[in-house]
Amino acid sequence: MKPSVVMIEPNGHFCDDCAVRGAAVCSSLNAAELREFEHLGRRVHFGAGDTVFSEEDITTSFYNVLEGVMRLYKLLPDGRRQIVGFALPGDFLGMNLSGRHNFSADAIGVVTVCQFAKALFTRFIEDRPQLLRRINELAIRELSQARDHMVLLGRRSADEKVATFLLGWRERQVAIKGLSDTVPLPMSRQDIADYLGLTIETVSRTFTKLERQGVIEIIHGGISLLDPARVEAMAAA
Amino acid sequence: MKPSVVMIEPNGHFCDDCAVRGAAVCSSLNAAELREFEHLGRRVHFGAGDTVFSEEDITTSFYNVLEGVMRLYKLLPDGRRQIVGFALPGDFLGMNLSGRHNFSADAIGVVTVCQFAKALFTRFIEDRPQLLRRINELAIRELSQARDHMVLLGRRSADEKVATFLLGWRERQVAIKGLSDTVPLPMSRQDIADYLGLTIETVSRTFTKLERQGVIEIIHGGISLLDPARVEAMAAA
DNA sequence: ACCCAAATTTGATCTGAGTCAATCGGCTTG
DNA sequence: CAAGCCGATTGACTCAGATCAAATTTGGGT
Repeated sequence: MKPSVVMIEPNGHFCDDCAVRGAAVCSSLNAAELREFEHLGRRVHFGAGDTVFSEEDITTSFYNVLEGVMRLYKLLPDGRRQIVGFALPGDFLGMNLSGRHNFSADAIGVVTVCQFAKALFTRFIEDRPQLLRRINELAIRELSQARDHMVLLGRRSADEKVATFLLGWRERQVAIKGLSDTVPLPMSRQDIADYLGLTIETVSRTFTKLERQGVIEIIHGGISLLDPARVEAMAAA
Repeated sequence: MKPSVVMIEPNGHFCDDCAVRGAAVCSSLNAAELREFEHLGRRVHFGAGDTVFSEEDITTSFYNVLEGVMRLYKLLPDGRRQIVGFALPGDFLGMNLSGRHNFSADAIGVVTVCQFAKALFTRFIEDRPQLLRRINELAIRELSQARDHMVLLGRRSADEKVATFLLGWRERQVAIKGLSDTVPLPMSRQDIADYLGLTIETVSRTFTKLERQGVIEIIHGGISLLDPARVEAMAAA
């Protein structure tokens, strides 16, 4: 694990030009609060493959993803990996009860986060129930996604998993780029496999099978959905 | 699906003798608040197999489990089922963003819940950040459990799944009955299979295998851990 | 453009868990 | 107390996806 190459921007009034201001945790704050809030966080950049935090680390910061994609994962002692989710701009990371992150987070490609010192952030929340309510909403949304993913992991076939993944990923891109049949896949095949509870070979084979069936086209850095309806049919099963 | 056989107790001051008062969502309230709070909820009883709420139902109530065990699950269109968790006394159910429950909940055996009308409860929370904070804690705890379960579903073998389940279930009983090597299993083999992403046959075979190895003993209504250390070794793997 | 390392794809084979099909056992019911 | 039922167990066989092993492609650096 190489050390994180980190760049920290000078602190300042940067919420104004923040891409996720409307979607993120910050959307619950009014102008005055936001002014106070922006002094708590600082933008931090990570390079491809950098680890932002690790499973066993004591939580000292919370993170608001501003840009890029992160993989969130847990490892078994023998090295098996399960990716429990991908974090996109607007996602808020670091909440836990144990005082430790209970999963690890790597940057996939370049990532920018807004990093908050845990203590300061916790104090700031204390008399801002709106912010707490917003955080709670995000947690509940994640919980719902987690349950959906359990169904996928426990009860779906490889074909269904891959089809569901493509549609789900496309859906998440909507917020960022609008609906498109071209689905960019910044993560590796291994990441996809570890997210779906499959091997890299099965993911690869499934992609090629779908391509031969004319349902998708494997393009540089992603997948093009030639027949979205058929992908949906495969996912529903 | 048979109609729920429901008994509603007369409303009144019953928080005093509530078994979960210390553990549940209510633990965040002071005496005065609790007095007010108890008028919001009513105890409701369910019989074995009754459905408390269904996945597609519009959420009109929140539930605090007081007694018994519930299975929480999602169904695929073709009938495949994934149990996403079991609810025990102290668990709080019903939070969601969509306005619908996104999983179904059945009573396993007799269950008592404290049922709250959503609107009243939501209003009550509004100026009680303590309660909101408590609910948020429960959500975060569940999220952590959900991620652990994803690892189990996606990356563990049948043996590991069963061993992990037995230890996890034993652990949850601790809060109720203290640590014991006798693990009561109120749910059916099918429930266990649907929780672990296995078939009933595989669960059954794994139990018998463990019993033949002298690691567990299959007893009426549960399992006795003859060699807990070995079960732990199997679960860690 | 060329080289190397890493990622991906493809092929051949294996196996853990699923499927299909009897029993078995314990509980309820008449 | 026998019959019937339902959940659980057991056995035989199958198969989806894993594993092992090469190619092949891609991409970054010079």
